[in-house]
Amino acid sequence: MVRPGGRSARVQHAVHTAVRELEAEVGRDALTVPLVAARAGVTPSTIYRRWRDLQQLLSDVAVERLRPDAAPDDRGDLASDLETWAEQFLDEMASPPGRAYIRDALLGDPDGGNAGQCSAYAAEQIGVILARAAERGENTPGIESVIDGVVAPMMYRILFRPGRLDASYARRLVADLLAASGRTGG
Amino acid sequence: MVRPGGRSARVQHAVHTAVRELEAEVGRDALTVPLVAARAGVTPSTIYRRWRDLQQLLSDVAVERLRPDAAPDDRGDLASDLETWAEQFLDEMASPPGRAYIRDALLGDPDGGNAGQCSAYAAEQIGVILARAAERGENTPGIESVIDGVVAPMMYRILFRPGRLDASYARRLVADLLAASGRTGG
DNA sequence: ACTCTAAAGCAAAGACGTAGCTTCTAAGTG
DNA sequence: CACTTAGAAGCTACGTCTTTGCTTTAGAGT
Repeated sequence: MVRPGGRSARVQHAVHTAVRELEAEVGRDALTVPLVAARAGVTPSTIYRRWRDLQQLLSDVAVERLRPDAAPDDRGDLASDLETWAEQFLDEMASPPGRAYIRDALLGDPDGGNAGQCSAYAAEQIGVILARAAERGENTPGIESVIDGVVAPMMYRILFRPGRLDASYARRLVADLLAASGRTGG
Repeated sequence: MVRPGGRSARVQHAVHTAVRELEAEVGRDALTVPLVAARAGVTPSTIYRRWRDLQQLLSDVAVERLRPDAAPDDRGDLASDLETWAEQFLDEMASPPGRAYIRDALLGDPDGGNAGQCSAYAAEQIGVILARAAERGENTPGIESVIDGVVAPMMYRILFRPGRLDASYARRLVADLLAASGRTGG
């Protein structure tokens, strides 16, 4: 049973904090479970029991870092909002640390939902943008269309084709998507 | 210096074979470097030196397994060819073993090119399909469009949203892509 | 306040990863 | 065809990490 507010929560917080601190201090590759445990003031076996191994722990921490910290910018119209968001998203995710977090998130238990959480964060942000546009009376595509047409291609390049990315790619994807949904009335 | 045909090649082959055999026998999670080394008849230090760690080795083996073993089916027209290929691709990649191989391939050295190799395999197959269509005089989209419009969305779902996939998704993506490229003369 | 149980601490044994040095083997050379 | 040479594999010892059984703690429910 998870006991929020109790010792478990304190330990989890201490461990996550230790990971973030040590990641910055000694670098990701030098992280080990015993090192994190020492910094967090817990015994290694506690970490092994709760997270199974270092990968799971890093995956959990990575998901936290990929959580958006604010609602997307509101620039007054759908095209600008989506473009701005996509550019920022690409910029963050394609950076070396961003890519490291994505990889870590994917590495966790495949059915543990960490990767799904990342996708949910993006979908949520897009949902906000689309809802605002709909309130303004704009013709909006569905969330799924935006994921398929903008998020997925960017992620694919980040993961499988590093070095083939720049901000104009994000703009082009958004433009193509809006052109298509404009025609079909998506 | 790599010496093809020499001892190095024999060792590499023995190690890869050992990984595949043991993967089937004891399961992926029970694989360890010493175990693989014993089966391959080499010492663990050989593996550590050549592959650095188990992840790199698994990544190499995974890429081999993701290599297409034949040219894509020729059904006589672009739409059918793409649809058939996309369905097969999704089917293979979304299966539990397929997903495991993709994850392993992504896990290798980020700049080592294993992930890029996977993408190149897909691009090559698509290139064959498009070239055949062009020879027939059909109006074809570019390879990049197919990757962005079909491969990327499928991969995104496989990695980030397991459980939201079926063959109709592949068909829909292909249909949408061809409709769009038909309009623009892709 | 008391009970009960999930979670953390502890400690020891075993497995894994690393590194220096030695040996082997095949490619290049005369 | 023998010889040289350098890259790769073998060997070994050491240190670190991981696992596991048992004990202790602390907080949730009554």
